[in-house]
Amino acid sequence: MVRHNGQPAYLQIADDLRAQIRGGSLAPGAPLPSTTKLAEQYDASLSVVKLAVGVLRTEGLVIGQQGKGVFVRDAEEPPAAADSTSEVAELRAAVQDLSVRLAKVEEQLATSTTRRPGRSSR
Amino acid sequence: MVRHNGQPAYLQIADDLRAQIRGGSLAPGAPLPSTTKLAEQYDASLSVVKLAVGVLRTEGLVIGQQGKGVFVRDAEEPPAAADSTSEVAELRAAVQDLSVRLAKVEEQLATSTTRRPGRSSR
DNA sequence: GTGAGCAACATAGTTAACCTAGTTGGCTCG
DNA sequence: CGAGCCAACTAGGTTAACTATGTTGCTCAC
Repeated sequence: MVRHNGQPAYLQIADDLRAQIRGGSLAPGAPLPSTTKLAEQYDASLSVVKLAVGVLRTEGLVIGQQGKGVFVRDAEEPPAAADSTSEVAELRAAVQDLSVRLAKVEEQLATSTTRRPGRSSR
Repeated sequence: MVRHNGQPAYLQIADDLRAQIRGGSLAPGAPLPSTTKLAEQYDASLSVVKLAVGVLRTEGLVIGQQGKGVFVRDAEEPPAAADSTSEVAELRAAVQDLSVRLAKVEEQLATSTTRRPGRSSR
């Protein structure tokens, strides 16, 4: 990996992939090249590619599915707010809502561990 | 590293450290134990500790300073609203937490939801 | 006493290897 | 023809080793 700036390789790769996602070159739902391919493509070791993908994964930009691939996440919507006070209120409401929804999902996920979640009849 | 849940070790450590930061056990500006210490403390290899710290680093919760240590980031970034800085910081923390949890759930969900009607090429 | 040099320790980055686990498609055998 | 096994490919996790680089404190010579 050629370092055209001072950044480490895995951040450069993460940056490039992020740019491709933002730029639409990698559409939501589309799979990234496999780690092997990316390693060849960027002329880097597998480790740095895995590190780069890990960064994007913790950022929530992509979702890795074991055995299948890494896919660009569908609903990645950065909310654009401007005002301060209203921003706080809005964020608080959003957080509250997300908390409730998340808790619900987590509960369902926890309770469905025993059965096969092939299709949650609904 | 004892896995008390299905999570990988480096995420458990990251989680624990995150909780300590949130809980005030690790105050802003305070240094984390060195990676060696953490490795002993959690009975894990250096690699997983570095991975865990890396996660917190990409999350922006801590700032690593080469040669010195890893420090809990000061919550003095948001100069947007002077009246509700603490609120903003709190919200930001909550959002960060939610993001991580959501990503986790989504990954699990995506793994068991490969029920996309449309893969006829098989 | 002061400064240079050095040793110890710290994070950071990189690589390589090995293992686990899930998915998929082809192939074989009944 | 169908069921089931299997091989190949996928991501993910873990470990270990090495290098680079920065900080700090100590020692020692002057």
